[in-house]
Amino acid sequence: MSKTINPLLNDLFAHIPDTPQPIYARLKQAIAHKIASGEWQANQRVPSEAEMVAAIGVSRMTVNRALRELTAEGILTRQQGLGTFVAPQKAHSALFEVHNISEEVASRGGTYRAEQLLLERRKATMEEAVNLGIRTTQEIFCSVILHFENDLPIQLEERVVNAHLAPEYGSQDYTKQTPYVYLMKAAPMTEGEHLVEAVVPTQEECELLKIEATEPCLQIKRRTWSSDQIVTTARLLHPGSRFQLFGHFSN
Amino acid sequence: MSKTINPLLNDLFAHIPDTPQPIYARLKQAIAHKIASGEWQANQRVPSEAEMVAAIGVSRMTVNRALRELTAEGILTRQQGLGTFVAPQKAHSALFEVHNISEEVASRGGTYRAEQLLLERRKATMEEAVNLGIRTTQEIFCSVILHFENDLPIQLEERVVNAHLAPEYGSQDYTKQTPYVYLMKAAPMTEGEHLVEAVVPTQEECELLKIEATEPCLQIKRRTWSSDQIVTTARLLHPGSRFQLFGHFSN
DNA sequence: AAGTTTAACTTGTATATACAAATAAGGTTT
DNA sequence: AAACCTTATTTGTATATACAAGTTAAACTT
Repeated sequence: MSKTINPLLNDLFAHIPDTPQPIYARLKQAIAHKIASGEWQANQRVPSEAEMVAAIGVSRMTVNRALRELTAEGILTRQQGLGTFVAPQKAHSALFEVHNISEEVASRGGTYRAEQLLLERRKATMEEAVNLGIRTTQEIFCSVILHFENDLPIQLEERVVNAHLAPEYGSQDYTKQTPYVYLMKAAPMTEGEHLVEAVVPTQEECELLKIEATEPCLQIKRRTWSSDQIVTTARLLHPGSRFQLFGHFSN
Repeated sequence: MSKTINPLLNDLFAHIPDTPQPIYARLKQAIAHKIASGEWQANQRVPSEAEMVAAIGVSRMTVNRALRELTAEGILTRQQGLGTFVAPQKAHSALFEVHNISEEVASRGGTYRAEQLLLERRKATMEEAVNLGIRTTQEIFCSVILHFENDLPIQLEERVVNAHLAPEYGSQDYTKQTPYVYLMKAAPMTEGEHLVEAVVPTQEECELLKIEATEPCLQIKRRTWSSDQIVTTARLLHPGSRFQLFGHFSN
């Protein structure tokens, strides 16, 4: 009188090595393998928790944990009352670590130094106010810093900071500590946006960065939020010959 | 005779709105708030599950779920026998979605088309063999495709493919379907690397991309793995004036 | 025929319990 | 003093149970 098990669950653990590990972890592997091998297609419905319980002989909470974690990882999608489905193929996204430039230089074993070209406090222009999401009556800090690796300019940093959110920004010494470090303390950033472009630098920028007028630059524009308020916008200009962004993705 | 509760847990839910949601979710919010507000510092030990159970009056499994999920999210770290700790500040990393170029154009509402400039099968050169991690005796496919958005060149794609892993690569029509789509079917990529640079295009590339010789390009070099074998290397060249990479990060 | 109710099935959450495994601290023995 | 054992604490896993809530389809009523 045994109920027939769902044929989708045949040989569920066939290709999963029998290493000592929790049941739920093995179940996750087994399901991930079914999907990676194409046996379970995208958007297809997978067996219900109850069916897995019957087929595998574990408790429902264990099955639930495996399915819940796979859902958090984007492998599956679930809908109450309906069932569990193989998630459609994820868009590949690369992770670009956005380092503090001084640490990045140090990690390459280079010597780092910075020159502060400008640091002022004033009312925001219309454009700055729009970018920061504030009024033109509010005050901002404005800084321009040139960063060096082994005495060669590696980054020209123009930054506009909401003075209300980072009131001590103007009294820091940015030849000792990068703005990034101070801002992380003053208003820890919770969100941000990046825009990466290849641009032609102006003549002034070429002179500052000590590059030929023909050399392109990698420009990164950044806006960072701290609890729903824009703290700072930055424009980072890197000589194309001395800088590259590295990214890695998996899954 | 009530045991005194851990003072770290005072006013745990003080700033958490009383919206209808599961207990474990509210607990996660409360803990995340303690950390974000600086009340619980990095690397500091947080109250044990048992202490939270006593202070909040929920079951240990519920506390465990909240702490386990926060650990999976990188907010906490846990060690069996020792306790739970506030994770040190994460490095900020931006997520750059790497789309299929045809979909990207379509999502902007543009019209897409492609021209196939080259498609051949031959033995790998030394450089190609090194990049793909194969021997020079093995065969590769080599393709050059020019992608258009609204009849303007938007990407020049040079690709080298491991012929052993994607044997049908040579018999596809890449004016109908991008290599990305075929490769995803033939050998689903599990990992990859990106290298983003601002470069000066060659004269030939300028002519193909229909840009001035002074215009820089955004170059993306990509290597993608499928189960520990390199499937393909690609060099994607975008006119600087017509392309930008967008990224977002949070936490 | 159309609308309503019911039943069956699904996932979601919460609890109580049990034991395993890692860690640290204290005490005991050698 | 060093090695060993014990104990308490902590997290990790697994189970059984219960009820809530969303979905679908069949059964029923009007």
